[in-house]
Amino acid sequence: MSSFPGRMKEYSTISIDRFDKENLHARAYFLSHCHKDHMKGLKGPLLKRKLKFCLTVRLYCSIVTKELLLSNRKYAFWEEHIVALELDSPTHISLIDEVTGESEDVVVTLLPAGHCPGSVMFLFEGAQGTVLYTGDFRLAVGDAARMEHLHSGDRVKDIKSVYLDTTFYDPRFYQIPSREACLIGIKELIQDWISQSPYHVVWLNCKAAYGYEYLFTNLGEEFASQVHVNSLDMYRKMPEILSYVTTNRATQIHACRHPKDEELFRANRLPCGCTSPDGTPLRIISIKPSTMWFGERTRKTKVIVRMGGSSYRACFSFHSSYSEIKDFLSYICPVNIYPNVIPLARTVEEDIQAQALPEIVPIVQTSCYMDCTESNDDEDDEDEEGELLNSKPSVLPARHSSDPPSPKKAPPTWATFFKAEPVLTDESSELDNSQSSQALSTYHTTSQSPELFDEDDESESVHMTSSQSTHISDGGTETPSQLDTVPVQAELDSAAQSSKQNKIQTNQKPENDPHRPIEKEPAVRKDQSEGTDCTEAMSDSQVSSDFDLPQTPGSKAPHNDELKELYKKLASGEEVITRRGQQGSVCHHHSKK
DNA sequence: GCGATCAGTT
DNA sequence: CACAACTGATCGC
Repeated sequence: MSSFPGRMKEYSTISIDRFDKENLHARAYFLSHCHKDHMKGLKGPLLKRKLKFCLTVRLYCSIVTKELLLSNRKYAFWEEHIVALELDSPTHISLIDEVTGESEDVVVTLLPAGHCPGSVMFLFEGAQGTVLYTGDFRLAVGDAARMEHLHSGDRVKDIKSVYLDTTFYDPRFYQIPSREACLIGIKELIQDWISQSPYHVVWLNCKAAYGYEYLFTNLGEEFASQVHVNSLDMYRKMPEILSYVTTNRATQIHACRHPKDEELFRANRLPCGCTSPDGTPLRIISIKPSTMWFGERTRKTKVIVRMGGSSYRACFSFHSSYSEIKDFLSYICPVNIYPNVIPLARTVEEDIQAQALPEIVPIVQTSCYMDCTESNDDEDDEDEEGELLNSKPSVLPARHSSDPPSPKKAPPTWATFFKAEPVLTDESSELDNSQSSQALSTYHTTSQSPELFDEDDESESVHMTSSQSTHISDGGTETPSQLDTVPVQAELDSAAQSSKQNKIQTNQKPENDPHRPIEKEPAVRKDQSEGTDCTEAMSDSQVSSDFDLPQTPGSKAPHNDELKELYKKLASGEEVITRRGQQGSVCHHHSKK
C-alpha cells in the first residue's frame, strides 16, 4: 500500500498519486495508475471545487489510466482537466502558480510500469534534476536497460532521486516466479481441469482491482474462449482486452465476483450463479492469484499450491521482487532512494511523530547502490537449505556494462495495455439468473492427471509471515485547507501541451545539489567489490522490524527529538539536508570498460 | 446523509 | 498469507 505523501522533494509543486491535504495546492497532478490507494482525495469535493477556479491545473496520466478513471462516474468531473500522455514521449509541462504567475518547467516521460493496465512511472527532468517516481511496478530483471528514456545516448541518465515501490524491498521476498512461469502453471492447472468435461469450470478468485487483465487475455488466448467478468465498461476502448472477456456466463473460465463469492463457492456455486443447462452440477475449482515468494537460495519454486479440496492458490504478483528491485536500482544508480511504501506498525509514540512526518525520508543515499549486497548477506533469513544457484551475482545482474541499452527490444510485455483505441462496443447483459446458458462448448476429451504443477515438496522455504501493516498514519499535519480561491489567470494551457519528440538532453547538472553524483557511469560492472562504503539503510525512523536493513556504516541513529525536528522542517518545506553519515564515502563507478 | 477513519475479512 | 478493496462500526459535520 502506498504511503507516499504526494510530493517529491525536488518538484514540490506537483502532486503524484495523492490528492488530499497539502496536495490540494499543487500546480499539477499525476496519477500513476488506477488503484484506490493511489487515488486518495481524487474525487474529493475540495479538489472538485479547485478545478473550477484553477484553469491551468491538469491531471496527467496514461491513456489507459484516463480511460479506467473515467469509466467511474465519480471521477467524471476530471474529464476536461486530464491530459493523457503517450508512453515514452517526453512532454514539456509548465507548472504555473496562478496567483503569482511564477512558473517552472519540467519535462515528464511516462515509462511502462507493468503493475496493472495503464500503470506508469514518471520520469521528471528539470532544473532540480532528474527524478523518477516509480509508482507501483512489476518489472523483470533487465527491463530498466530496455527503457530508452532512462538513457541519454548510450549511458544511463544521472538520476538524482527515485521514489520507489518498496512493497517487496526485503530480502525475504528475494524471488517471485516470473509472470511467464506463473502463467504456465495456471494454464496447466486449468487445462487439466476444464478438459475433463464441459461441466468442469474454474473460478479465478481475483480481487476487485485492475491488474489481472493479462491473465484474462492469456487464458482467453490459450483456451480459445473468453473469461466471464462482471462488467466490460472499463474496457470499452481497449479492444485487446475486450476480446478476451465477456459477460456471457456460458464459459468454463470465470473471474466474476459477488459479495458472497467465497461462501457461494463453498456451496459449489459460481459468483454469477451460472449452472449447466441440463442440470448437471458443475465441477468448480477456485484459483486464487496471490503472491508467493522464495528465498535467495531456494531452488524450486512452486507456482500452484493446492489449499485443500478444490481451491488452489496460484502465484501472481503486482510488484517486483527484492531481486527485481535490486536489479532496477543497480541499473539506474540513483543518488537518493525514497520508499513509497512504509510497512511498519508504529507504536503510539511513533505515531505522534508520524503526524509531523509528512515527508519522505530517503532510505538510501549513495551514488552507487549495488555491491552493497556484496558485503552484507542480508540476513540469510531462512533460506536454510544450501542450494546451488547461489550465484551471488544474481543480486547484481551481470550484464549491464558492456550491454548497451537495447531500447529496441520489446519492453515489458504490457505494452499492449497501453493502447486504448476507440472501438465500438455493445453493451452487455447483466446477471439474468437462469437461462442464457448455451451449452457449454469446448469439450476436450483429453483427460489428464491432475499433478502437473510443480510438485516438489522438498523443504522449500516459502512465505513468511510478517506484518506489512497497512496502518501508516497518514502523514501530513492537517492544515486548514486554504482552498486557493484565486483569481484565475487564464494562462494558456500551453502547459498541457505535449511537445513530443523533445528528446531532452539530460546532462544538466544542478549546481547546488549536494547530492549530485559524481560522474556516474551508469553501466555497472558487477565484478569488483569495492562497495563496502555503499549504504543500504533505511532511515531509522522508517525501518520496521520487518525490514532490518543494516544501518549505514559509520552513521548513527538520530534520536527521536532530532527526528521530530527534522520532520518539522520537512513539513514546513524548509530545505533540509538529510544526508546520513556517509560523507566522504563514495562508490566509484568504474567505467564500463 | 455524506465522508473520513478504523478494524476486520478476504 | 502479503495485495488491495470491500464491509461495517463509529464519529463528525
